[in-house]
Amino acid sequence: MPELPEVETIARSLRNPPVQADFSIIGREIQKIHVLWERTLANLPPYIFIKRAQHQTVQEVSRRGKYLVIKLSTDSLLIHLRMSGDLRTENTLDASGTPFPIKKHDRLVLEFDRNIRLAFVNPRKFGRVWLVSDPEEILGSLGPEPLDRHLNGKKFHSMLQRHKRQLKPLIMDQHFLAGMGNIYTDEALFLAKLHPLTRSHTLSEEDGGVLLKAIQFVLMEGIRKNGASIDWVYRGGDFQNQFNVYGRSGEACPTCGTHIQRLVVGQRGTHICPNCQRL
DNA sequence: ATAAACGCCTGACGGC
DNA sequence: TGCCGTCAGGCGTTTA
Repeated sequence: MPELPEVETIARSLRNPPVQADFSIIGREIQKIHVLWERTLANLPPYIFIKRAQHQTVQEVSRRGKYLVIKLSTDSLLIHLRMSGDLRTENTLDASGTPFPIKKHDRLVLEFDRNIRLAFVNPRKFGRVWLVSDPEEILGSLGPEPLDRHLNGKKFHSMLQRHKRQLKPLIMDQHFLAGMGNIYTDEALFLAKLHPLTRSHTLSEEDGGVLLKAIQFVLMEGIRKNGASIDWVYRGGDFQNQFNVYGRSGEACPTCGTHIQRLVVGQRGTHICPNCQRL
């Protein structure tokens, strides 16, 4: 489920959980770790991961690109949800002291003090978790944050000028720009009236600025709506109701009424209005 | 340098 | 009901 707005929503909910449940993991100590799918751990064998993470305390939770960053006492936990990942916070034990059962798609479970548990849910097993002393060894090669105030139209245009690539795969390249995925890219290109196969270096400075604004707009709207909820991986977001083109092939373009078209770009399903977005 | 093909996984859905 | 193909919010590696 995760693009930037969904990961941001998760990061915020971890920082600010519903008060009545007292599910905050901030300041909590990791006491026990269950590794249900070994390959979830991207950089360490389970016994090292467990030994190193155990007894560390959560300092803060943030996001970089599509990574969730959980700063611990000495190390950092980096979580990437990939296609189907999610997190679930719950109590470890019920009122009678019986552990709540681990669920079918739980791949990694961290148990904290005060009866709090964080489960990494990941049906398709693509998601990964890193435990590193320096997050930059993983995050260092990411492109800029699209919502960074310092990123402006002029800079974005010069970034585009440095490549001669198809616009959509370039925007989704995390080394170019961090956080864009399939949905928000289709939506941003629609708002900018740009065809996904446009060569990046052919954009005018004006179009570069328009594209950045469109990217920032869809991301901010996505965050405002708590992300998008589609498929069986539900997150409680609302942005799926704002889609202009994604998943709407055959329907009328909201701008001009032309039938929305589905094509494949960079091996990904892509949705455009063939009238508004010309090559 | 750029892009396509493929692998990694499970599940939902539609057609027959 | 079951079987089959297709599709899915991602990304790394290999090949052309």
